[in-house]
Amino acid sequence: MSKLQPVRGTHDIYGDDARRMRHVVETFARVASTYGFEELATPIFEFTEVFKRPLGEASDIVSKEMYSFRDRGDEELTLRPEFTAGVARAFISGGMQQSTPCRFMSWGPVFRYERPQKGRYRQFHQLNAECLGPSDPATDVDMIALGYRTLMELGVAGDVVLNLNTLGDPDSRNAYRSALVEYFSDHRDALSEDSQRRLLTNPLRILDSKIEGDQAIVVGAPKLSGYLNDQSRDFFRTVTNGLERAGVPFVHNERLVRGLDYYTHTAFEFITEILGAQGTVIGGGRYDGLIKKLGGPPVAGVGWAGGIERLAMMLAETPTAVRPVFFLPMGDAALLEGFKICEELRGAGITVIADRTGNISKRMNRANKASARAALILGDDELSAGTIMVKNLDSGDQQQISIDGLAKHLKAQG
RNA sequence: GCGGGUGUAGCUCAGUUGGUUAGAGUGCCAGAUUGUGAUUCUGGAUGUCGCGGGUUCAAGUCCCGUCACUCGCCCCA
Repeated sequence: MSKLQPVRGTHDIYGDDARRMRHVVETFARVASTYGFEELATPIFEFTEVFKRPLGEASDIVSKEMYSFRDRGDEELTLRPEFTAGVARAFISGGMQQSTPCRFMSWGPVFRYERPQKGRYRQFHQLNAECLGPSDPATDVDMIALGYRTLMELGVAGDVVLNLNTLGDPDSRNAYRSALVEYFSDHRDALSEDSQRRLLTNPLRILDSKIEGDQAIVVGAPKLSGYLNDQSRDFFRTVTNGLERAGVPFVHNERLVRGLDYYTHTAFEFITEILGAQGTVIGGGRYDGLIKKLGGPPVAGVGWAGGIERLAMMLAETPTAVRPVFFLPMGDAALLEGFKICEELRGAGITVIADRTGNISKRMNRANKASARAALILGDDELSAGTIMVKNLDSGDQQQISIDGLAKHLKAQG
């Protein structure tokens, strides 16, 4: 490392990027509030066990992708690779089963040790929504609608397709899994090396293989929908009917699966074509087995996470920063009086930047570069008259305004 | 972890079959203009050519290694 540079896969976020990401978070927080969600901020690290237990010791995620470390107290800790486990842990820690349903919204950094790509970083940021308690399919509809509305408010819904599937209840899921393993085992020699390995580790993922030879075999594979029991079928029908009634368009994608077995019923991803290989901008589903697996009560849950960087990249426009007013004092008396004037303006909600150095030409130049909407020039003449020169930087017009009425004047101008 | 592409000024990039002091645009700084911005004019500064090694009389240019970025694979919570 010959230069000071950020750790691989991490970024300093500022300027346009920061504004775009902030817009994504603020939009989500506003939309989720209208569904009754409240913020839950969990720590960005937990005991490693919190993430390890639901995922399984041997999974790639645990062995390869977690940022784990031992602290000075000899505790095994891990930077969160996702929100759900931490939220579930908080639910258990706080004894919240007394107050279900719990609707939680969260956002912030998450960490995965992966090779960076477009839209995939080692430290990145997610939006997260979880609803804990309800096991009825109507909740799934609400959660998906929340995702869709967030995308609409961001103006990106038109570039995203909701892929929806059901994994069924545990019985249906296990029956399908067995059938799938049986089918693929019969075609084992024709499968790619990767998929032969998946047959042992995660057979459902073979459905998703990008290799042509695999796809030819997948076409003839048993369909999950053929293995759903009546209860699972009804559950899914209620979800799809509800989405249609709510006006949320979707496609039924039978190849959309989840590897881990605490997932049940609904699985969904909002996918875009415009971000390259990392096309999922929101992904989630129902995880009725998770909280119990973590050591808590048997409480159902459904949730999703959205990639803030990916959503920010999709925005058509960068939100503009607030246009400040520039305050330019000329001379010591004006500089001193300016402290009072600026504070009063800020108290009135006006963004004020005081530029006190250099000649006025230079300061006007800086005001212009900062996209200031007005320049306030205060010199000895104005001080003695109790006024201030207000120059509108869009029109170029300027006029003397009484200092007493300054805040009102600036607010009227917008 | 695996494979492809790319690293030259703050930014975007040029740089000939290896050749002497590495350029342009833009941005930045100063002046024309010490109470008035965007245009204009004049002047100015800025590079370990990603880093390390090798070949050569000579390397930004060729070779090897390494780091970073980027696109994809794997995996995906």
